[in-house]
Amino acid sequence: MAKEKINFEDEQVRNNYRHTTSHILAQAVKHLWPEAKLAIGPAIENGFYYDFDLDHKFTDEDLRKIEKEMKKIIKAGYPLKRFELPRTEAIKFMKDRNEDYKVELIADLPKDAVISFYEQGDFTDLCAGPHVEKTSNIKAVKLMSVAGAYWRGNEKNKMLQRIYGTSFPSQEELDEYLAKLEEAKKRDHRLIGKEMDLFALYDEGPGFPFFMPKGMIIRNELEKFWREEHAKRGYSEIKTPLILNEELWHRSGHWDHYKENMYFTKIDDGDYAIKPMNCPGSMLVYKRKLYSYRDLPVRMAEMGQVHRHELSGALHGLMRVRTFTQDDAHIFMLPEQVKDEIKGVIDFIDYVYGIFGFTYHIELSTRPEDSMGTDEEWEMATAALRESMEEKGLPYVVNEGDGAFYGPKLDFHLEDCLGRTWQCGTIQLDFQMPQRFDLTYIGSDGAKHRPIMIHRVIFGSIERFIGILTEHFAGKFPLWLAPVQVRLLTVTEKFTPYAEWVVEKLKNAGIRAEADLRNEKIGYKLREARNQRVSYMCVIGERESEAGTLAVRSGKKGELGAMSVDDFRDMLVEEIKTKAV
RNA sequence: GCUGGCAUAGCUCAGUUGGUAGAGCAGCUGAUUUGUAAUCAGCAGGUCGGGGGUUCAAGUCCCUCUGCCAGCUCCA
Repeated sequence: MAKEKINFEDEQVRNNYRHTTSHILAQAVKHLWPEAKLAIGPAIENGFYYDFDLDHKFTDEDLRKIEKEMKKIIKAGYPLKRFELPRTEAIKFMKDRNEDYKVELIADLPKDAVISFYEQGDFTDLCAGPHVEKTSNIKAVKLMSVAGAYWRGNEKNKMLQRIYGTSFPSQEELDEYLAKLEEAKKRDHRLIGKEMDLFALYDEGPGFPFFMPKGMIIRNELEKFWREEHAKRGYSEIKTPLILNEELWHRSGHWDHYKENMYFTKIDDGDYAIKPMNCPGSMLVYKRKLYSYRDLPVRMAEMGQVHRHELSGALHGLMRVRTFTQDDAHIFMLPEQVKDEIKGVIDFIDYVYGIFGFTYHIELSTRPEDSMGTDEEWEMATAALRESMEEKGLPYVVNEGDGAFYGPKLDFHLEDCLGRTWQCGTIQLDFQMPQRFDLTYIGSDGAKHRPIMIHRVIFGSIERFIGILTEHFAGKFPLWLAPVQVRLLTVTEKFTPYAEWVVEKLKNAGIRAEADLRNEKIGYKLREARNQRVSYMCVIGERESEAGTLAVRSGKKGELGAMSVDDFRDMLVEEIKTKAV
């Protein structure tokens, strides 16, 4: 029989393959712990999982044991046989096996659903399929981890044990995948952030990051870039307070829809809240003045620090924190300006992400259950976002019910080195705030009209964006962001005067340069500079000081040889100016 | 918040069946003046995350709180 090579690039093929592996996992667990109850076991992004209800807690050794059992099942080469049962028989089938979760699943299937099962050896699972032909088609398996997961993803339900695993058509491909995970671990921004001394989290403030001097350099450079680009695009910048009275949050709707995530405080006898979002502040700024239709659109940007009470278990380095700075903006406009403004923001976001070489995808999130406003308003707002995307010919996926409580949104998701996606940019269309705050402008007819508003961010959160940049570049930031752009390394103390002269010259050109003048060997200084991801390391010894040159080494490109100080300076100035990646 | 795991020097980690702590790096001091990933020596550094308990005796066992890690839920 001729072996058919499977096309693992095909998502459907890959999912079937891993879905079958998840059945093998379930079978193995049932062999070892017959009392385990099965929940669900789908294929996912990079593998598969299966949820079990079992009193025994799986350990890492158990995973190895289960893997062994899986290999036996694979070796046995059981064919996967499909059969169907009518609903009552299907329920009886699973009831007889004490599979309560399966019974619940069957009971919830739509009336006209075909109820199918797959059988492999002594194991049968409720499953729509399809699957590979026989268990021996699975070539390389690895169980990754065990974690808790709620039945049906609802935190009110029982927590089950979820075993994550992955499988590949060959051991080589599996090893390659595992190596990639190892590499990704090395890029973890929490690790690099510590090594480079960019930021720190203390027990005294869980989820409240501290920025160290080197992290502040990156942050300030990003903000500088952000301000320049906003000025070019007709935004003005404001700053609104962190604490505002409670009444404001009732007016904005946050009290009714966001209270759980807010922090509160008291001043004298008054009740105040710490802002979780910047919009109410912007509303007050808009209201301060009477606008003509000729003034619109009004684009108000704000680097706004917000505080949100996130669940302790959700905190993660800079990616998920309890205080962060949104590069926010609120755009107030006429109805006929909506689509152009949305398109303008889409172009702006695309430009900014392009600077860093990021790939991203866009999601359209529609009305959530907990929301305010009429169906018509939501309909109009959603259509405006959708049409803007379609007119630009951009692809997007729809995220039903995931919008903000005040309006639908377009979310921009960046991909990091682990293949995880992070929501960064967002464009939210809001008919609600302008109503609640009674915002108006005077139209050409001399009457008051209601402006429409967009909330939008590009970085999303400066903190998260820095986290993503750190992993994206593995700490080797583009020169314009690098905390230390140049370090001069002297071979002996004899060359200190020359090094100091060069540092001055580079500093005068706006380059972040420093000199390591310590009485250490060159290998030691170099090693330290590399570990700190210094962009350019220049060795200065007899040859260089005599010729007035530098022996240049780039952290990214390696050895560049001898260069004159002026050439080196000009090269760096150009690299900084163009924001080369 | 939930499930599971973890918490020892600034950092990375050792610490056997309970007998009151150890290494490397970093730091400081001295020697060395050195050419592309760690020069040598000495010194100093910890009420073993906090609190409570068991015990003659707790870094080791139990309870509890806090924080961290993985995942769930949630989200910029």
